[in-house]
Amino acid sequence: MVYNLLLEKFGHQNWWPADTPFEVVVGAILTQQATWLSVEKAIKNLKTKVGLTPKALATAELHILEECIKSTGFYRQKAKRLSEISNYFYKNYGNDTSMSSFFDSRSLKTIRDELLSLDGIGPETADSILLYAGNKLILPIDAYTLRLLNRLGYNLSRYKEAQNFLQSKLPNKIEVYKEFHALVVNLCKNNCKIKPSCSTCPLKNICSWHRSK
DNA sequence: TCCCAGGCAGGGC
DNA sequence: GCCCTGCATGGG
Repeated sequence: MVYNLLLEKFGHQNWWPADTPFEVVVGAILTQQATWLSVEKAIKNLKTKVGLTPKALATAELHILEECIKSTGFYRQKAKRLSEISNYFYKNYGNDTSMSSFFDSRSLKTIRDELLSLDGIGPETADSILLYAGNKLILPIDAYTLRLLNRLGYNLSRYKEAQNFLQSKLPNKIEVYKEFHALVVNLCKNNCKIKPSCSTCPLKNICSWHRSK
């Protein structure tokens, strides 16, 4: 199926390079409407000028955070959210970048609802954090994934609907979920931009873009 | 120059 | 529930 075609073509993506789960949380906020390149710069700035721990970000002045993350866009909004979210984790779960007391020994729904209650974390960001920081079996759905499903002929426009569908199709393994989400992003970024019919696209035999040409 | 990136929240309807 | 808008910068 699609997963195998993509994996065969692009190989393992080795996704979400981060030293700690807390770094994944920070990256997840910063990458909203931003390229990963700009996020890397911002993370580097935060590491050298502030420190990538809940306490450091929670106690840093806003204008310092803003300066560090400017490259990712929406920097005032994101700086405020980073500060508040860091403060939340610091106060409730301590200055622990592994975030084990947050992720461990609680139900998936409990953790997800808690993430969603924070300002700046919606469904996609929450699920990315759960999968890539918490190693939970849940698949984030982004605009690319919805677009791809559409082109494959599935009319699934709602988040939950698409998520249930794909989770029922994919092997229920955390590594597969991580890889699949990364592969879809890779595909849409590098291939599906080239519109008419790209001969190198691994989905050329099943994707409607290619069929209609 | 123009467009959009690995979205989210808040409003109107 | 769905659709629109503000949020803002940088790279192709």
